[in-house]
Amino acid sequence: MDEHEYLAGYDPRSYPAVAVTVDVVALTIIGGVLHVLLVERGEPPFLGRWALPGGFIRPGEDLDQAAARELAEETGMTDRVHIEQLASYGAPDRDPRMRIVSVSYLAFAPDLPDPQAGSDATDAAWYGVDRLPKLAFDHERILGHALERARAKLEYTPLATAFVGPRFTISELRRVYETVWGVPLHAGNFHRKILSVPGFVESTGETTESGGARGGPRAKLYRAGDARLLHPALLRPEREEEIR
Amino acid sequence: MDEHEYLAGYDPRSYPAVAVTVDVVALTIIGGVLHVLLVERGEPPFLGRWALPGGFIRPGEDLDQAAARELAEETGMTDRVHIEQLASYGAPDRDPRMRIVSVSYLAFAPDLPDPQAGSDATDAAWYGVDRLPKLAFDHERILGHALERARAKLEYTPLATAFVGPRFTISELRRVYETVWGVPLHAGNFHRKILSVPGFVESTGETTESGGARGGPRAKLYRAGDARLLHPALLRPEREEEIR
DNA sequence: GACCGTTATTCTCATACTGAGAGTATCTCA
DNA sequence: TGAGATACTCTCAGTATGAGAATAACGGTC
Repeated sequence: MDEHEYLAGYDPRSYPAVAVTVDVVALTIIGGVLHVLLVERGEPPFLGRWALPGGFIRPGEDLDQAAARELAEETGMTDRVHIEQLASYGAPDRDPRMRIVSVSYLAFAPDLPDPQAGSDATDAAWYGVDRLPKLAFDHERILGHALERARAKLEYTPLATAFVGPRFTISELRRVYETVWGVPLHAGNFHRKILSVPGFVESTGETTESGGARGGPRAKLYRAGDARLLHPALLRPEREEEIR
Repeated sequence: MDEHEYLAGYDPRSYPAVAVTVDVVALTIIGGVLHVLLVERGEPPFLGRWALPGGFIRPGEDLDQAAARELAEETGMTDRVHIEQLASYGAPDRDPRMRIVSVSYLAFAPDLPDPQAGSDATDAAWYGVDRLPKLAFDHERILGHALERARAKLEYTPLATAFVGPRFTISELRRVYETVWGVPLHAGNFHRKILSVPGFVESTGETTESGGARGGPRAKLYRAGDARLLHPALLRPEREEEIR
């Protein structure tokens, strides 16, 4: 049977079913540390192991809808959350039960004082990305890709504002960058840069009620501007090792 | 039935099957125009309509493998081709036959003098991206996303070298940028920039055999360097409209 | 209430990068 | 041989960035 005959006789419905899931990498900043939402699996495989929240897509549901639904089921939040598609994973053996293709999503949420309201019998919790448990499936790889994407998007989009409240100070914004990138930034230069990028933030004319906990003057409050892309971009400090 | 019961009783195998396909957006430059590989559909739906090459993933095959296979089936090329995953599309009604989730891939090939060697009974051809026929399914949307991704990747990766041969001149590289971005570039500044980005190109010490067709001195020949990221990046001219 | 340590915000200065325009040399073609 | 085209190099002004520092407003402590 040559290639042509093979193709002509190929009927996907005659093969073992393929299931499609969405997995959501939801990120937030808690106490100055980047956290990711994980759920404890309540059934095999990987029973008891932590995993990214996700599940099968339902009939009539688009991928984006499925991702938003999964996120809402675990966090109860639908508002103020930015969500976008990341990548798809389809290694034949990534799930021992059957062939599963997973579409991953990346979500950013503002600081959440309350953890979450899981809808499932399983537990859900925010984990600091530096103190992760061993994850189920290939979720460590997915998370790694998600973190790199998040770090990159901070450079050229106003995404950082998704991690803070509706009104914020330049310093709060700077701490978002420092937390996600994991590097300290020059406060003065950061301040100059943020205010010079058109549309990134706009002044509310207000200031904080009081100075910082350890002193310092009251800071001006800003809200997110209307820019969708930052120009010029806010580049991370040199990453010589990643260039080659 | 509340949400919990719904989930507990949910078994994806009891739902109509979902099929997963890969669709490849293969780009090349022919005669100074960006072209995309299309195939003419030989069966319904959209019989006779042009579409992106693609097909169902096979058992035991990873997504990347499936994309590479589909591309090879239509072009016969596997070498010198850069291919990467783009995005996934899963609107419930995007294929009238059944629920199909499609993972799109982006491929870049050097200038191909010969069109392609289709393996299928259907026709395949390179189409200039400005003279496209009406496409099947949601392939116009996928192609649009692919073009935007390709334009963006030229900025911060050495991808442009994938469109030219193993040895090339700075001007050839510039024409790649001009073709994909659709804007003329300042030859002098481009030259300075290319040579100043570490690892983008390296000199072969050779020059072209003769000057350009319409005159001009022989140009020095370069090969791709070892950089994976361009730093500083080569930014497109202002795109004011895209910023907000 | 004076003083100290912190933090917000603004400045300075040297260096780097970019866009525009132009100059020089080399080639092809008529 | 001359005209036009192209490769490659330079100059200059405007803009952006990293580093360091100055100024000033606060909270907390003694």
